This record gives sequence, C-alpha cells and structure tokens, in this order.
Amino acid sequence: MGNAPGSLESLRRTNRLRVLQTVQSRGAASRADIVRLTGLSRTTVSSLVAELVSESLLVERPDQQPPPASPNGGRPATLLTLDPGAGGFLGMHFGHDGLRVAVADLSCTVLDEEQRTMDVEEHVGDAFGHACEMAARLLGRLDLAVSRVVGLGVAVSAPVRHDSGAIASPSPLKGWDDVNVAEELDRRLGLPVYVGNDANLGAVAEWMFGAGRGVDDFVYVMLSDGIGSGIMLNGRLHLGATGTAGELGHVVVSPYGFVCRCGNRGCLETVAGGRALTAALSQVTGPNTTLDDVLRLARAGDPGARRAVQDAGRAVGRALSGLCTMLNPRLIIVGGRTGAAGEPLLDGIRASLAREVSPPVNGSVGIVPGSLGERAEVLGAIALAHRMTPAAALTGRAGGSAAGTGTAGGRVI
Amino acid sequence: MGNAPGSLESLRRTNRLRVLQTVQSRGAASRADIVRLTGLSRTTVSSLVAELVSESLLVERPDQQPPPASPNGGRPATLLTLDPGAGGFLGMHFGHDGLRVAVADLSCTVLDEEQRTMDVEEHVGDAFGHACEMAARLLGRLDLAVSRVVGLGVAVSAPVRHDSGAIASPSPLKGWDDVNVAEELDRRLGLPVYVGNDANLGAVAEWMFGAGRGVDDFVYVMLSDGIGSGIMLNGRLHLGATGTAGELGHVVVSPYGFVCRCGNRGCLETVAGGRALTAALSQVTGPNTTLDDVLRLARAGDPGARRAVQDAGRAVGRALSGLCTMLNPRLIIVGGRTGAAGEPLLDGIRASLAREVSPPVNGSVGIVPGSLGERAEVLGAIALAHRMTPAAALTGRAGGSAAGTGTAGGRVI
DNA sequence: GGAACTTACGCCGAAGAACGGAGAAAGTAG
DNA sequence: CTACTTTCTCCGTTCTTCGGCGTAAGTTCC
Repeated sequence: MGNAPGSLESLRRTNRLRVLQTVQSRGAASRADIVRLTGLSRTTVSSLVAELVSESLLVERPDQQPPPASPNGGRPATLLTLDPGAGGFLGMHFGHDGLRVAVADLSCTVLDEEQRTMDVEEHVGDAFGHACEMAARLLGRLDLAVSRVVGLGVAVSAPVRHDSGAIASPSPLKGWDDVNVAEELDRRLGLPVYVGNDANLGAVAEWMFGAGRGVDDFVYVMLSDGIGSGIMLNGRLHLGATGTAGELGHVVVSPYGFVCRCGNRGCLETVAGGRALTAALSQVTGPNTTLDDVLRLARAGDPGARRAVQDAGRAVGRALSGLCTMLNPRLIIVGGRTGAAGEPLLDGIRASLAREVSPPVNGSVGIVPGSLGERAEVLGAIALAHRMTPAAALTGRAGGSAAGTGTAGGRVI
Repeated sequence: MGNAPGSLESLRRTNRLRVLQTVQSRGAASRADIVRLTGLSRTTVSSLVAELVSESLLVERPDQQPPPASPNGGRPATLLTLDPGAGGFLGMHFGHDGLRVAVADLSCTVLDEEQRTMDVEEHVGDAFGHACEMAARLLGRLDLAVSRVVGLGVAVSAPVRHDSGAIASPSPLKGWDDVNVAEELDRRLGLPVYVGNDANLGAVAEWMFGAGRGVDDFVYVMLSDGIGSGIMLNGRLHLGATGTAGELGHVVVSPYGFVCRCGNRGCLETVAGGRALTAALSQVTGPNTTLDDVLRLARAGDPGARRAVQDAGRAVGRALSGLCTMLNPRLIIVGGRTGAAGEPLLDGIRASLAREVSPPVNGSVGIVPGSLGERAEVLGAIALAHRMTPAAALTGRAGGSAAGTGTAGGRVI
C-alpha cells in the first residue's frame, strides 16, 4: 500500500492537506493565493483544487467579495472556501454550574451556540442528555446532519486521564469520578469524541482565537472556583506524563496553610480559590457571599473586595514565579471568572513576579487578561476537535464516520 | 528551485535522510534492513544507497560481521555504515575550572576526548586557544582533517542569549560577559559553531546517551557550584522566550533568605549551591573547605556532610515541586558534581516532593542520578552539533564548509 | 468605445521519483 | 550437484510535479 510516508501518494496527500489548511486558515483563498502561500506550482494547485472540488471538500464562491481588487487590474480571482455542507465540529463544555454547546464549520468559524445553567454535578446523565438535545437543536437550525459532523470536542472542569480518557478520581466535579465522557457521548451521538481539561482547552482557545494568537509559549491561568492552567509550549499543549499537567491550584504557596482536598497543605487553591475569596470577605458581607458577589463588589470599586482580589493575585504570582523562572514563557494569559476582575488581580500577579523572578526574565513576560471570557472552554473544545481531526477525516474519507466509529475515537488532545 | 517542501526533489531528499538516519541509528545495516525499517521499496533503497555511496557518505563493509547469518540460508547481506572519513563532530565544554574537548563520528560515537584543568575565567583567550589545540591534537590522532568536521558544539557554564548567541551578562563565568563564543571559534576554526548552556546540553546528552534515553519529558538538574537545569519536553529542549529557561538556581525557596547575585532574595542557589554547602560545614571543617571536600566527606559517610547534602536535596525538591505539579514530568535526572553525591541527595529531593506534590503526580515522577558524570556537557555539545547539522551538511553539501561559513553559523540549539 | 496591460486559470508534454517484476549473485542444506 | 533462500540490480510502468503556452476576464488610459 502507498500509505508509507515517503511514497509518491503520500506526497500528494500531504500537498492536498496543505491546500486545505491554507484555505482553512485564511477562510477563503483563490488558487493564486494558494500558490503564493504554499510555494507549489500553479498547475499542481490547479489539479489539487479540482480534485478537492470534485469531492466537494472545497467550493468556488464566484459571488464572494472582491479580494482587495488587485492593485492594477487583471482577471479577478475566484475564491474558494471549505464546503460548508461538507461538515462541521461540535464543542461542549461541562462546568460546575452549567453547560455550553457550540457548532463550527470546518474552518472553525463558530456558527451558533447555546448556553444553559444547571446543576451538572448532581445529574450526570441529565447533563449529557441536555447537551445532546442542545447539539441537535443547533444542528437543526443550521440544517446540518449529525452524520456530517466530523468531530466532537468536550471540555470538562476536571482532570482527564491521559491513558483512558476517563475523569480522574477524586474529581472536583462531584459525581463525575471515573466517568468516561468519550465513550458516553460516542454511544449517544456516534461521533469521534475528544475530551480535554477545561483549563487546557481554554489555553488552546486563546491560542487559536484569543490573546495568545501567534504566541507559541504561554501559560493560560484559569481562576474561578477552582484554579487550573493550560501550558502551551512550542505551539503544543503540554499534558505531562499522566495527562494532569497544569494543576496550578495545587502548587504549594503557604507550607503551613490550610489542608487542601488533594491531601497537601497550603495549595494555591486554598489561598486564592473561590472559597478563599468569599471567606476573606465573609466578616463584612456575611456567610452566604458567593464568588460572583465578591467580583461584582470589586468591579464596583469596593476597597475590601479589591484588596482580596489583589491578594489572590499576589498568591497566584507566587505560585507562578518558579514556573516563570524555569520556563521563561512569553506570556501569561489570565482567564476564568476571577480572571475577569482585571487590573487589581493582574497588579497583584505582577507584584509577586517582580519580587521573585530575576529582572531580565520578569521583563520578558507579559501578563494579560484572556479575551474570550466564558466562551473560552467551548471554543477550545471545538479547536480540539479540529486539531485531532483533519488528516484522517478530511483527506482519507476512507470508511464512514456514520456507523459506530468504535469507542476508540476518544482521545485527549 | 526545488527546495520547496512538497516538491519531488524534497521527497527524495527526505528519503535520503531516512536512509542515512536508519544506518546511523543501527550503526550498520544492509539494504534489506533499510527496506524493512523504512518501508521504502527495495529498488528505491538500492538507488538511494548507490547515490550515497558514490558521494562517499556510506561505505560497504563486505568484511563486517555476519549479520546473525540468516536463519535458513540465502545470500548474505552486505552491510553499510557511515563513511568514517566522511566527517565528524567536535564538542567542547567550558566550565568554571576546566575544559573538555571530544570528537565523534557522524553517528555520534565518541572516538576520543581530552580534558584539562585550568582557570577558564581569568584568561578567556587562552581558554579558546587551548581548546583549539586540543581539538587539533585529537583530530590528528584520528587522522581526520579539520575540513571534514561538519559541526562544532560548545557547552558553556553560563546562560546563552537566544537571539545573538552571546553569553548573557552578568554571567556566572567571570570575564565572559557578552563574549560571542560562536563568532570567536568560527573565526579560529572556520566551522559552523553551535553554542548552548551547559545544563541544557547536559539534558540533551542524558537524553541521547544516558539516563533519559527514550523519555521525552524530563528535567535534568545540574548541581555543582552553581545550579542549573535543562528541560526536555516532547523530545525537544525547552529554551523559553529569551533562551534562559531552566534557571533552577534562581527559583525562590526562602523568601527572606540571603540576597542572591541575581538581585533577588532566597534563590535556591543561596541555599543549595556550592558556597552554601561549604558554609554549612565551615564551623566543623574550617573556612577553606571546598565543595569537593564536602562531597568526599559525604561519600565517606560523615554524618554532618551527609546532613548538609540531604538538606540541599530538600531545598532542591522544594524548588522543583511547583514545576512537577505544573509540568508533570516523567523523570528528574540529577547530575553535576553535587549530583554525584547519590542517595542522601536524592532522598532529600524525594522527601520534599512527597510533601509538596499531590500523590498521583508525585508517584509518576522518577528521581534518578545522571549516568554520564562529568562528561555530560561535552557529549551534549556533540549532540547539539549533530542535531543542528544533518539536513544541511549531510544531504545538501552545496557550498563549502571549508571557507568562511560566515559568522552566521552560530545558533543555539 | 477600443487598445494595452495585468492577473487568473487550464491543457499539454517533459522530467523526475517510486514501484513491481524478472533475473543475476551468493550463500546453505541435502 | 541440485534445490532453496535471501539479497541486490536492471527495466519498463505509473504517478506527481513543473514550466510553457494559450485563453478568460477584468482595469486603465486614450
């Protein structure tokens, strides 16, 4: 068979893929654009495009906007785009207090999304049911058959085991211990499913769509009730030996502090997690204060709330300082609900880093807020499906994504 | 030109390289072996091998050992090896108290090496001069012309700037601030020079030849007078945004401890560096104790020395704990002179990690001593030259590695 | 409105690369 | 000496990319 890398057929497959990726990354491109971007010859591109069009992976868009209308005349290019009917990606996010579903086309442009608040922890089965309903509704609105969806990405607010794809136990999502999300959703939808941790996928999302575009080494910090992070190195997500890298919430910052649910003492989460923030303010605001209350107060300028947020930032900075010294990242992106608190938080982080990281390294790392807000995780789930899919499903098209796909579809990023 | 990836010529170049790498990794291989290992067809391999032999990159070794002598007869294979005369790599290491030079053939087998103790810091120029002399002597013994050396790797016990390749300033090597090692050695030898930090190259060496073989995510910790580390992630060395990643010695472990030369306070180096170890024992052993004295005592079983070493290990473990939680590496390799202290040191590290890293993550990381000892850095330098070279020098052979090579040869790994 | 120009695109034959079949080479087993 | 096995090379076929040339479809200038 000609599957071996190094064969002629594999060369053509590679070039097909490069054409597809070029179109995908630009949204729309003419054959001439593709020539310029790939370095392939006009005639090769022409032939590859013809093939792809005949397989209805690409479509011509004669109507489309005039591409800047070439400087001094010439025949206008006919733009090509991915065939919207050729398929799409689904993304889901299961968080502590709700779920979110989104649909994107093959070029990862989000077409529609839905959000729903519910108690995800109590009723695992219901959560899956609702997510599937929402997905079906979205696909219906877009007139896209389920069988055309080439992949489903799922973000879960819990560590995902590298080997099995199951949720680690004990999990921060109560009731989700050892649940195999990939198998479950594959069974219900018959799609290849890819599961990832929410902080990791937030990092991927910021890298593809947000504040991390064009940056290949950064750390995405997700501050909400829990604290997690995603580490992007050399343009790849770093998962670690067992797939649980990035557990920023369990970096020790206070060796004789509170005992943490992980069994250690003084983890960052006990100092800067949601519970710590509300506890810090509880003498002022009462025992039933929620994290969102604290954040609302801080945004409104309440000095106590701002102080609490800033102190949390300081602790986060201490937890990050060793990592910055060791990894020397270009950027730290701060997201999550607490992350939206903005300047007081970022100032706290910057202050700690300035104290504990050597000046040249500290000077080379930027601290910025994430730009995707609460949507980061779903978008990351879609990006995950996108990154796991292309080679197999867009080029080979061997069998059917229709029947079964086996259970083995599930893999972490 | 046919340089573009995706062209036919590039395909052939790729396949040539695969053939070369196959021979290289096995030391010797027949054409039939190459067929089995690469998946290319017999006839393609035959043609590629003929080409490579005619360029005297490969040689036939009809004499060579009988390859297990095929199970039931058949024409015996003629083995191929890299042509020993085709070239080689040079490696150099400039440490605080001496330098080391080694020569390897194209398959990275070390053929010969020399070591010399001297004050590298005082006389920078002399250090270069001696290194070049040693290199010339080694090449002479092996009857290898300088013009056949395809690359020179250099390990320096100081941070190397990512952009310029110059030594960072202030540098732990006195007198080396802003020295551009690559330019200097290129000028003297007319070779492509690649410069790297010693801890980083130690990591590369352990990965290629030592305790890190087959492991793609590990941290190499180098404990000597100074403390550094090299971080191998996904089979690539992680350098960071400005090329100074891995500065383990400047991770803060004691916020109100001694001020460090980097300007911060309580860096690991102030607690576990050579000076800290000797100071800890100075009341017992006198003011002129050296690091090697302490290590000798510890090896001999002196309780005080062992205690000091173990405490240093504890501090190292604290500095590493956050990194382990965040990166979840598979392995930590401990090298350097203090690293040779063995169990008391490793026990200290393990104790701290057990305290500060969550059990599942802690359980998945191994702590082992390096297996290359004082040779790690030179070997890493050779590995660096090897990794930076192949595609250009072994396949293209366009111009001359003879004249000039310009100054642009110098690049970090 | 028409000529000149520019750019985009497709067809054709050429050059190059890998592959499969047939056959020669070089051993072992009986 | 014969049968057998494995290695390796030569030849013709197939596949892919590439450059040249011709055509299509606009803009600019007069």
